[in-house]
Amino acid sequence: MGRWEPNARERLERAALALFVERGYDATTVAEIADRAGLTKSTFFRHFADKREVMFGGPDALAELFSDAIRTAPPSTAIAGCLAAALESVAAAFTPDRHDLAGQRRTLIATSSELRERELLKLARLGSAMADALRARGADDTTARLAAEVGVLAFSTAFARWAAPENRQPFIEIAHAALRDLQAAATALGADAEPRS
Amino acid sequence: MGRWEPNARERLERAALALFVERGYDATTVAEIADRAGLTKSTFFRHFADKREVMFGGPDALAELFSDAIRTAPPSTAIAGCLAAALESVAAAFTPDRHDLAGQRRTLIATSSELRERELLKLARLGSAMADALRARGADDTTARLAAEVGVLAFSTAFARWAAPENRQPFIEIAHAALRDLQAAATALGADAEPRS
DNA sequence: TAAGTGATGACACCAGGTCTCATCACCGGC
DNA sequence: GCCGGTGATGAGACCTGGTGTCATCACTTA
Repeated sequence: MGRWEPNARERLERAALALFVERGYDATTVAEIADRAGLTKSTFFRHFADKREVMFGGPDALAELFSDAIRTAPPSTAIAGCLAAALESVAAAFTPDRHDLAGQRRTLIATSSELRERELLKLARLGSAMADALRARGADDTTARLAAEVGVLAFSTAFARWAAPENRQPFIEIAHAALRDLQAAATALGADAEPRS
Repeated sequence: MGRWEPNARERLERAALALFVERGYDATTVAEIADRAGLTKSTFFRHFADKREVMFGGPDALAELFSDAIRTAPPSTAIAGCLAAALESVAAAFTPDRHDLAGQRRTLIATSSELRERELLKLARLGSAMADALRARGADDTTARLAAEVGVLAFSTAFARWAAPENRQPFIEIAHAALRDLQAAATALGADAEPRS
């Protein structure tokens, strides 16, 4: 892995994930990651804004996929249908061959509050993008925000279940089930009477 | 403000807020904050785990208030009623005299993605605490998570509206209205038919 | 062969954050 | 009134994340 080999970014991502799994996120130095990739600290920060970002290279595109799916859904589609369409649009990214990788990534994020923070920021951006897309379809503010939150919740729980080691079900099915459950829960919560006590 | 004056923590919080407002979060150094408070960098980090945390001293107690309120609600109370009780339990913290301070804090957080990340982490912990409390009351997992998310959403939008400069309404009213709107939106979302297209 | 371009390395630098040790005020016992 | 203990602080070394600058190298095109 010499200095001028291609795929510097990928090499850095792989080296980072490996080292994080070996020694933990905090105990791993950016210089060490760069070393293992045959590069230097300077180059690392040319490819990633900060140390956390090396774990979130892909999912940045998710927000676009989500909002595009919502925007291009047929006008007659109800809001829940938009959410389903959004989930379907990203399902292609979760193929069985990426399953193990996703699992490692998930357990790592769970161990570091620094990584957890970054994940929450990404999910919040995802939610904002969805809410914007829903408002663009004419949904009122409150509905758009709630629906976006439900969409994010459906996505993250579906992803967690899909990435679990023992899981063999395809992402799309898990996601639909999660969304369906949430919709039912929303009905129950909405129908909930005001406290009478 | 000599070395042995009391209230070091408060002095640091005040100095930090003032400097952040003057120069912005990024342009302010921890050493400068400590200087203005008549203390040193060492002491700052003895009171706050990191630079962000100086902005989140109070709200850490919110999670406890929320889950306590949910746990101690009468058993007959419906889930929406639990959320309302939780919001009521923290309303005492948002008195008119803290209004301006909260506004400054809010605009600051909006300007720094570092602070936004931390806020999201706090809100996520709040949501987890609420979900735990709801599960302890017998709610199933999906319902608990959704309801907690709705509770967090109600709280954060209510807080944003309450902290707006032109607002004069008490927090509790705004919070109830936000929760009511969200409940209505949940009904609509739940009733949403499956996509037929 | 020579100039230009883009990615990289080397290095200096700053700020956040940790750690250790000395110092000072205060408190209680004698 | 002196003395030792305790707790908060100051001082400063140190590491790492992150930024900026400049030189270097490979590859391309004329």
